[in-house]
Order: sequence, then C-alpha cells, then structure tokens
Amino acid sequence: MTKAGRGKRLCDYCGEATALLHCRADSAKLCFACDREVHSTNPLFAKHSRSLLCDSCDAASASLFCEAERLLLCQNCDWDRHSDGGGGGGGGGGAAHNRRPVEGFVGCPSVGEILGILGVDDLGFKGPPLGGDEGGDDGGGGGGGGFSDVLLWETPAFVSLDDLIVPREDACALRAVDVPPLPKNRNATCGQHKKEMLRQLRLLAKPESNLDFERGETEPSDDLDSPVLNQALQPANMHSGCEDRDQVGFHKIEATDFQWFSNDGDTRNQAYDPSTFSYGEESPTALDKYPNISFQSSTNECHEVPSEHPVNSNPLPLVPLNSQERESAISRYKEKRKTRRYDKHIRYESRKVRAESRIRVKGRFAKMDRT
DNA sequence: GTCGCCTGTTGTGGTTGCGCTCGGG
DNA sequence: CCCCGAGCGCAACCACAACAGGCGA
Repeated sequence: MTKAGRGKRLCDYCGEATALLHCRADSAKLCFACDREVHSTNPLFAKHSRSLLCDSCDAASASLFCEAERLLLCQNCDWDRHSDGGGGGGGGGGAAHNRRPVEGFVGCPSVGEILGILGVDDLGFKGPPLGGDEGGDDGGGGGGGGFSDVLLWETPAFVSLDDLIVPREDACALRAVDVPPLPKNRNATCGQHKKEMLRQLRLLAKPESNLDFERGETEPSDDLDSPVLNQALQPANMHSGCEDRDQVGFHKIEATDFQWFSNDGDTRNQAYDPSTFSYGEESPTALDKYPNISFQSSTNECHEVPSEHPVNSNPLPLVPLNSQERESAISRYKEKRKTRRYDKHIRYESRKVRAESRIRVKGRFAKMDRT
C-alpha cells in the first residue's frame, strides 16, 4: 500500500492505530488490540470471521497473498492486478505471479495462533531468547529460529502431524494439541504492514506472558516443553488476554474456539477447534485422561465440569499416547472424516459440464439415445 | 524407460423419497 | 402426552466420460 493509503487505514474502533484486520460482519477495519477487545465482548461477536486487510484497497478482507509483490489482496484487487488484461501494480505478467490463499480466523486467537496464520516465525522479541537467536523484526523469510518457529516446525511428539494425515486444503484442519496451525509455507503472509503487525502483536503478547508469570511462573523458560510456553500457545488458553469479562461463561461457550478458514468464506468443519479435537471425541485418549471435561457427542459443545482445577490452571498436561491409543484415535478420526461433508468441491470441471448436459429422467441420468 | 492399450473406478447434477423436527390440535 | 401435518435436510439413484493403474510390446 502506498503511504497515501495509510490515512484510510486507521482502526475504525480506536481511530489511532493502523488497521490490519477486516471484520466482514462489522464491515470494520481493526487493529489487533481493538479486534481482540471488540470480539471478546460476547460469544456472538467472537464468531465474526476476520481476515487481514487488503493491502491494495484497504477496505476488504484479503484472500490471497501475492508472493511476487508481497501484497495481501482481496479478490477484486487480485483480479485487477493479476487478470491477464489487468494493468495491475505488478505490470505485465501479473497473472503469472505466484499467489496463495490467506487464512482468516474466528474467535479470539492467541498471539501464537495469529503468528500461525501469518506464517511468521518470530515476534522479534529481544528478551529472553526462547529459540536461541534473537530473531529480528524481519523474522519472516529467513533462518529465524524464534520460539514460534521452533513450535511450528518441531512439533512435540504428542500427536504428530503425520499421524493425522491431513492433506491439501484441510491442512489446517487438525493439529497437535499445542501447536499453532502451520502456514502454507514458511514465507510470512504479512504483506506490506508486517512491521506494524509485529509491533501490535508484541504489545498483545506482553499481557499474555505476564499472565503466565502471575500464575506462579517467575520467568520465561527456554524449555519448549515448559508448561508456561505451551499453555501460552494453547488454544484453550487463548482467552487469557480477553477473559476478564466473563471468564467462566465465555470459556464454556465458544470463546475459546476459533476456526481457521480459507478466505473464500467457508469455515471448514474440521477447523481447528480445541474443544472438539484436542479434548473432544476426536482425541479420545485425551478425553479419557481428563474426566473433568464432559462432552455431548452429538454436538461440538464442551462443558467443563466444576473441578478443583481453576480455569487458568493447565487442564491438559501433555501425556504421550501409547501406540494403541494413538491407533485408536487415528482410526476414529479417519472414520469420522469419511462421514463428514464439506462444501461442494468440483474436482473435474469437464465432468461437471458433462453432467449438466446429460439427459435426465426424474433427476437421474438417462441413457443416451444414440439412434 | 517409454508408449499404447485395456480394464476397473470415480465423479458429476437434478430429482425423489425418507427421516427427522417442530408446532398445533 | 399423543397424534398428525408441514417443513426441512440429506442421501440415493442414474449413465457414462474421464481418470488411474496395470500390463505387454
């Protein structure tokens, strides 16, 4: 985006910070802080789907990231820039630019999870190095090595991604319990406002980590397996930054759930939903281990049964699965996958065309009259 | 290793009918 | 509480071109 565009990129809520997100339901541009504030007020707001703001028009949800121009683009702007005839900022050959879809989210994701959406390796904290090196502001492309980078790519052995076999567009559908979603690739999708994003995320991250310290931990740990770090990045705990309103109630409903969706607007049924996967029937072994959490099998609702563990205490100590449990979990997951239905996806356009032109009798295909 | 042939499998859309839920009597 | 009708959602059905994989030349 050009500098002239920055003026119209102010957050609609605070009017001060640079807006980085777009909420379709509210038709509003928001900075990260206001987004969290606005969408944590009640469970209905939390269901609003938000996406990064288009770098070109500053008015719509970005659905694609152009790797050549490093721009986040909404569908209209992508069409303008990359259609064959389009003048486009990239000049000629725009149609050949490599683009990839950008994920949005609903709910109230933690900073770690937002980083997952952006595909950012590192927040650029200068403080206690969690991953080893200091990881500069530019963390995106390079060798990075910030803590989130480690989390993204060296997932703990609790449930490996390979175990769960999640192909293609479902790739963000199911993840190990404490691992933020993997980016499509390691290049960040921050577009033209990466520095501002990281700045705002750093501000957001501070209260989260402080909260952990208040819980009794005295300082950040270098250990990736430390409960502090794991919990900070646990989806179930992402309400840490916005739970001051109705802690229990909000937790009970879906405030802690957030879903990753592709920006064509459809929320994948398998979207990352901690209440259904991490603790739910799709993770039966985990369920067995945490009898304090009850489920209604026919829905995705999760009701926490009063227990001696306060909400903020770590409800899910990481327990490795034995092979039998693992196989059982995988087979149940696969079985459930089979019965799921998603939005219509045409694999072969030629077959669609053929089917549409077919002769039908009461909706059924009829034999062709070859005479 | 490559090519062509053969055979079995897959995927496509509009309509229908079944099963379920809900509201009224 | 029970029954009935309306409304809704979803799976099954169909034919056949396209696809995938195996096999031999």
